[in-house]
Amino acid sequence: MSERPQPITTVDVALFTLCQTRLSVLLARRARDPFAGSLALPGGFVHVEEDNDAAATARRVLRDKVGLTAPYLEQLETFTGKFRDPRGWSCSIAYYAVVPEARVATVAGDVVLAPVDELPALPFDHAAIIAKGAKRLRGKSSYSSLPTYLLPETFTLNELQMVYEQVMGTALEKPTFRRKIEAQGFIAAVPGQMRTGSHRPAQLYRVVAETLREFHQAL
Amino acid sequence: MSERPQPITTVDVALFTLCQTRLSVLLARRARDPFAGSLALPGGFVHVEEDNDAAATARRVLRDKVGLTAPYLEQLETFTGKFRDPRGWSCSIAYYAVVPEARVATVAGDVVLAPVDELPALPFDHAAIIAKGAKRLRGKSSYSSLPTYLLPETFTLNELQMVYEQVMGTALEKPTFRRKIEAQGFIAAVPGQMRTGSHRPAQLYRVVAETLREFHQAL
DNA sequence: GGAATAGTGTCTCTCAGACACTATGAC
DNA sequence: GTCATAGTGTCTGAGAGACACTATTCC
Repeated sequence: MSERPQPITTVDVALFTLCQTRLSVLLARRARDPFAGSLALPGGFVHVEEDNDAAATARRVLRDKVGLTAPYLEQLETFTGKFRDPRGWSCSIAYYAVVPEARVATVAGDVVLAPVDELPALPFDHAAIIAKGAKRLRGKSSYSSLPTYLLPETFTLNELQMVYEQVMGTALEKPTFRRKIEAQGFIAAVPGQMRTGSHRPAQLYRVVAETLREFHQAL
Repeated sequence: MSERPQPITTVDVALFTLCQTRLSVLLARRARDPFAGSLALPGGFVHVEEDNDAAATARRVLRDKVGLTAPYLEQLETFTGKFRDPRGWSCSIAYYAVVPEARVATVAGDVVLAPVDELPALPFDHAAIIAKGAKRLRGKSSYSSLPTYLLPETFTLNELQMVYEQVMGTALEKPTFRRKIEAQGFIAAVPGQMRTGSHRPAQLYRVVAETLREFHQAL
């Protein structure tokens, strides 16, 4: 093997959730230099003994630094460059995660949820990573069941529609939305279940597809 | 900076072209161990002094090992793991390129074009990289102008349709195809130009969009 | 009954799919 | 004229968008 100097390799995770119906990303305060004390995406070095691959590193980072496991985790893109890190030529394998709000509420530690279109100044190219993650999430939402990962176990059709609208940033017609969701067939009514309210209760649904479902046609 | 052992970082490039109307990928014979003498995707280490980012590494690999520049080059995914490389925990930032057949014909050196669904045995996880690249190319083709990068400067509408059909693997209706392509507006007729044949000559077209055009609706 | 949210019926207009047609060249 | 490929006109059926309607609960 060559003795060529190697880049620094890290894994960063952009964790998305809906915080009061706004698409938000989790930021954690950095414990170490560079940029110790700043808010940034949670991340860390690969532990070559412990982690079988970079996805394992991402899961470990989420577990150790934020204390949660994400129901959806996908590699986003790898951000590289000579100047993106003051320590030298670096390579950040970025992942993005999608979790329901309730699960983030249990998180301890020095973290904040920042709306993706109202971010504070961030170190490295973390703003670009978040922008790319939000773009991927928005794009993929229009033709997949990805937004269901933002919802709890059971939900109403109106809640589902609201999540799609929030993520995609467009209003949807209720009858059209229901027709298309029904045609996809990835959710099923929880029989007899209703939710209380001061008005007519809504049928509850849950996701039946075991994995992300991609649609043939956009919503 | 921590003294933690770092992964090996390389860049691999899957270069796609149409070889006699079949979607094919370029393989080069490896000069060095591991797997010296085997056919594999062209790749190499990041040169931290020379390359500003991983895309620059990919362009340098194509230039130095295959002798061409690709009109379309995009990061595909990063393949990582403890066991994918006999040298240890490694990280391959994979790119894919799309080039017209004519440009590959000029390539010197020990390279072959292998149809993507008839690959020889390949070292590392290069078969997985190619499969992922072909999947991305096929998926993206259905809603973008990506297949035009497989064509020369000017082409007929029938050639364009054939390329879409080859890449996507489905037959398309001629009037529907022409209507949709026209609606996208990313190609324009080259005025007066025709191509010879023993029958009615066809209008020649060229791409007018400066970059990849994504469609709102699939073809 | 009234208010508020849940859920459905239906009309229209667009457009993809399908097929048949016309156009233009070589011979 | 024939043959072969280039390119167009048009019908139909499916479905998205739009809007209005009915349904069910609490008060």
